[in-house]
Amino acid sequence: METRELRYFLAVAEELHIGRAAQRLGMAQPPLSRAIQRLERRLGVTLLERTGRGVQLTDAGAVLRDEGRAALDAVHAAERRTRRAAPAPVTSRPAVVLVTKAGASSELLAKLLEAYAAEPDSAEVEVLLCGIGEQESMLRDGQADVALLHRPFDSGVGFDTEDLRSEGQMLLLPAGHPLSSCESLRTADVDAIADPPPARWPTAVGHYPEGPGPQVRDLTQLLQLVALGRAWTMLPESVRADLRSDVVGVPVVDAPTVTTMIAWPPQSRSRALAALVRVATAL
Amino acid sequence: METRELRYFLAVAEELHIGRAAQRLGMAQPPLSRAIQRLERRLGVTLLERTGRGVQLTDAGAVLRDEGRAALDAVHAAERRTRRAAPAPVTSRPAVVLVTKAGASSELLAKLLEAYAAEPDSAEVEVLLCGIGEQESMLRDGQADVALLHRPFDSGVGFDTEDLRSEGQMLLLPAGHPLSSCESLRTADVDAIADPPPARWPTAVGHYPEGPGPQVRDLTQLLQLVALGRAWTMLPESVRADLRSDVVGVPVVDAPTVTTMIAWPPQSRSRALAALVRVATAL
DNA sequence: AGGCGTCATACCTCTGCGGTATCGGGAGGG
DNA sequence: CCCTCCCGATACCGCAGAGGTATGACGCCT
Repeated sequence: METRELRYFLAVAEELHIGRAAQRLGMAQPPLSRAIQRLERRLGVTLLERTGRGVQLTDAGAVLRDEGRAALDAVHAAERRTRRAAPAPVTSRPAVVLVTKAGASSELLAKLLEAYAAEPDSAEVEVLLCGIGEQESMLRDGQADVALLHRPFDSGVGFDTEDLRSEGQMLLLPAGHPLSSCESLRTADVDAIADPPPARWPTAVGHYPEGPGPQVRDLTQLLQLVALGRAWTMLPESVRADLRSDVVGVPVVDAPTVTTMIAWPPQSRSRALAALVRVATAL
Repeated sequence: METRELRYFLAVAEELHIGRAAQRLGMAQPPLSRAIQRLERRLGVTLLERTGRGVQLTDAGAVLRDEGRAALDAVHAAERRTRRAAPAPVTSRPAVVLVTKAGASSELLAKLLEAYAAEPDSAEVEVLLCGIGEQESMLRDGQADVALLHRPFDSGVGFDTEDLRSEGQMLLLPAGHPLSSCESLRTADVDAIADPPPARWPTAVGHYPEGPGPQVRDLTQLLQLVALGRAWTMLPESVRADLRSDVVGVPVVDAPTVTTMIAWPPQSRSRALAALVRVATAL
């Protein structure tokens, strides 16, 4: 199975429509139809059910969508990391790319970078800030070499991880909300909030959970919506440092603990990465 | 990057000789030379240093060897698991392939299979027995869906795992060896053994550690060598059930505990696999 | 019944992959 | 010091296969 075939199939599996998938791939529809047929013939497996309106995945097709996505990410990762390993033209090149949610763990991140830079043979670290829930896919497809994740929001499944620190959560409300004057709250109080709805953010697979409340994909959006009185949310206590004056945080004493962890792909062997992890765990 | 290019490069990276790699790939040498050059040009990275005698890997080449191996395994896994997900011609088809070291955890394995078969909607489980240290690669490249691993011999890194049980280790000696009459031993006693040397088995990356002592790759070889007085070894206590009469086991009270765990690729979502894991943890 | 939307088929072109023959350069032996 | 061997690179050729256009087949909705 060639990566081209995999790319084609994944486009079809996502669009569930051969014509649109072809458009997305920048090619005509007939060659794509044939490519999928060839793939099915070679695998000896029917991947699609052709209906009058687009196509549906068979069970085998769903397996190939999931496994194939992981495989294609692995190929992209190999490609990106190989390119990055090329000897650079003298000037500093990032030896490690670290990704984390924009706005999360900013104090921890600053300490980590500072401590690592103080190491005798430290390399350049490029910091990539992404939206909520995007770190794991960036790690998988090689856009990054190491990530800061936050359990239970991110799973860390499929990577090597080390826990760095744990913290409680606090409820973020617009200034002036009835609960904003409390010293602390319990989850029962939070569940009882009627008026602004909770904000929703994407899960690891990229979908938004069902429910009322606005969809957000980064901290800025989130804080602005809270400030506008359109949403509430719960976040780790360390965001306190980044709060705007029109947003109030109240500790929720019995909310699940959030653990910040450092994660990297298991086959990674680079010296720079190992040193970064060692510094992180020693913080 | 196409999987063909990756396959070609990996052959060269392993042989460090383009002619031999071409032979192994069943093709002529010139097209392989060109394919590697094309790959280097497309990546914009030098992968090989051409010397008079064969080739050497550059740093970037070594990265591509490691990352590419993982990526190619992932593609093979996608292919195999998709084939296996095909609707079968009526008769029972294995829905799950389980791999474990031949001879290890045989009692646990029997209980697991029995308990799973008793489940209401259990599927066919094919059991694959492999040599020492081969389970993880079979899981990675899709020859198996789930494995029984033994920490600390196997790492389980890169997979989801659940611990099943822990046990101590015992020293295996030929009947008649001076230590064979002891009730129990300590690791210091084991380290002091002069005469037969310890057997060596492959590590996760497929190489044998340095040292004296015969190399083995399965339990039968191992027990036969012990019986012949050519080697000693330490194994989990559950092998006691499989010992031949000419091999004696003596518990080593302070040896590291061995944990049997069940492991599966993180993106697996099959119902049958989930049920198998649930049964295993409930044992 | 007719039109539309969607995937499959027919047929053509051309890229690019693999094969054979040969060149070039470095290492080792006489 | 030169000759020879070994190994990778280059030149050139033929063909499989990937993609494009035009068109067919089929189900669905009006």
